[in-house]
Amino acid sequence: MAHLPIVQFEEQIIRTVEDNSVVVVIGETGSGKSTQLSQMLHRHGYSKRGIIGVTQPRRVAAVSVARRVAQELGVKLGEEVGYAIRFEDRTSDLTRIKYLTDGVLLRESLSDPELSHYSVIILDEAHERSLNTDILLGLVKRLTKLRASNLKVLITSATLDGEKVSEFFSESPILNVPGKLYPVEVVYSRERPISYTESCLKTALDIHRKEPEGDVLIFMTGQVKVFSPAPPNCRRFIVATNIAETSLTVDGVVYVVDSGYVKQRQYNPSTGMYSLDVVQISKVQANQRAGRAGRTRPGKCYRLYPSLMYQDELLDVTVPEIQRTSLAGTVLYLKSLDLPDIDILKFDFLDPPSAESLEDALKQLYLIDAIDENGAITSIGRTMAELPLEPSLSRTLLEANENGCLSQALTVAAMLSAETSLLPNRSSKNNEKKRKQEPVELPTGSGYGDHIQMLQIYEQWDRNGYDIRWCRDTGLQERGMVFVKDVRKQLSQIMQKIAKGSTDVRANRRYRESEHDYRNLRKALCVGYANRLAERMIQHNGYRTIGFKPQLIQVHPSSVLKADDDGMFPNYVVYHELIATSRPYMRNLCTVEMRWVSPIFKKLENLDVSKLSGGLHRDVRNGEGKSLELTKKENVAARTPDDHESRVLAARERFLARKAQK
DNA sequence: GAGCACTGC
Repeated sequence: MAHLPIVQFEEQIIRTVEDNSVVVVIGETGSGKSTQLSQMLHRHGYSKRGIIGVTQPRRVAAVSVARRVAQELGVKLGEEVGYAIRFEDRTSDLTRIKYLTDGVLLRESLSDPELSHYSVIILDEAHERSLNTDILLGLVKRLTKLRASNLKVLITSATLDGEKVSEFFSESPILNVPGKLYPVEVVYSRERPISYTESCLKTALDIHRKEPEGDVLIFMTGQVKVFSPAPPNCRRFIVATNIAETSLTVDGVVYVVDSGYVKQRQYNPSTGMYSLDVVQISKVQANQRAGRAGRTRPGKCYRLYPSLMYQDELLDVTVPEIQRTSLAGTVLYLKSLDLPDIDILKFDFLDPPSAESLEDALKQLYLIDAIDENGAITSIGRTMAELPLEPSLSRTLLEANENGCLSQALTVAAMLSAETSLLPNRSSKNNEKKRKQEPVELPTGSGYGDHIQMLQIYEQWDRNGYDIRWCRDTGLQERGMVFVKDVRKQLSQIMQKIAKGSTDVRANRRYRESEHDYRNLRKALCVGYANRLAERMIQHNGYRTIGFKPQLIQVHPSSVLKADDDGMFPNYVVYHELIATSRPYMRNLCTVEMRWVSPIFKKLENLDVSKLSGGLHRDVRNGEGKSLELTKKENVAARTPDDHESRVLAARERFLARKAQK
């Protein structure tokens, strides 16, 4: 502890915190900021009138840092020092220092909007700009005014964006704390490489031939096929994605090879489509990567791009997640806080998302009844916000509860919440060769699509007593399935607490209908996914999204949904997401019936985005309502041809086209 | 008939 650089700044830090409600701390890797700031404030009495809360973007970090601080203070974890992450709250009445994920703090603020339990809030790793951190930055800024007398806020960030954060908090002071990294020599390429894989391999081999011992960490954008040069003196080569920038620390790394690129998922609010793009990293990321070479001794970082590119082309800071993701959940959350002085389109973000993105979110929320036509949150929306799910799934749960199929919907929602793909990739020939015995057959959704398949899979696991061996035999991801079980349990508990009427949440509850057509569940999904509906084209198996700007899309080949005997897909489906890879696809879909869809068309006709924002009157007063006016007109134009009769006609045509094919 | 970086409630 004493050897940490931050310790010698204790007095200065405390003095600055005394005099200011917000302090920005620039601390490089190894400065000890995550473990020491909370202890310093604790020593100086800041934990007497409230808890010192420290947020982390990742769960493992929250746990491991809490553990270390408890150890340093010589207390039992969960008493004076504790942590709270999803599924696990290790705090008690004694807790004075609390580490938590920023997601958990956001949840807490739902029931305690002023976060009154806390005397200090430290937002750690703010430079990573996770969605939750960004929302917290806005909320906390508001709190510093509301609770000016009894709340201290510390934001820790990286060198390159400290100024910006300070400006956001009305020029709050910036403290610099040096890190404890060894010097890292940065070597640039003379030119841009033609092939990054080749250039990586060449650089790695060069290091191996010319440099003294030490492991090599190589940052690429994805899986690399073959990369194991037989090492005579045993040097490790670790090929990693950006996971090694933050989540994963590899000891013994002395050399870093940085491709300069990262694969990033982005959301396009005008099409509702996600894409995975290989993009240039930011300077913050480049420095983070380089820093991985200097953890144990002086190291070297080989950047596979020219220094001019670093200076001129790389953005200073990573594009914040809030500008790359669908904001339906975020907007619903903010609406549910009922902040009187807040118009969603004007919420004080460090980097505001585009008006288009916020409007997209409002439209989505309107279609699933979370907000009314004036943009006010509904009682349904309020209940939805309690659930740690994306709004479509929250809405599905509430509807399913009305339909008497909550148990099934809980399972589907939990399955869809699982991080990575749970299902084995059966089609690949490699897998078949590797597997010794034939895998147990999985259910296929009875022709209703992927949601139903997920339900059937989980039910089968349930019938097998949640045996982990069953997952192994079927090729399902074991850890993923356990996660699903945890999520399902959490959702069940929340539903029992908040939902009206009877809620039967037992996973093994058998419905007679489940043997047949899953009608009630699919109906509930249709209501929840009213904003993700697609209609098949008349002559072929392509689909068109129904909404504001129709997109032409295909069923993703991984879908369990198969064409019928006539070679055709169903007329209407709801989808979980749109993803543009080699083509625009919809992934994870469920068949629905036309008569369930009709109310959605009606809602689309009544929609007026300018009213939804709930802030137009104010905008007019301030003379700033331009972007809203534009989108309003464009939406009206896009939806006029979608009346009920023409849909019935189209459905009939599809039927006839199908007959003709026979 | 494709192919998926990484978090989190």
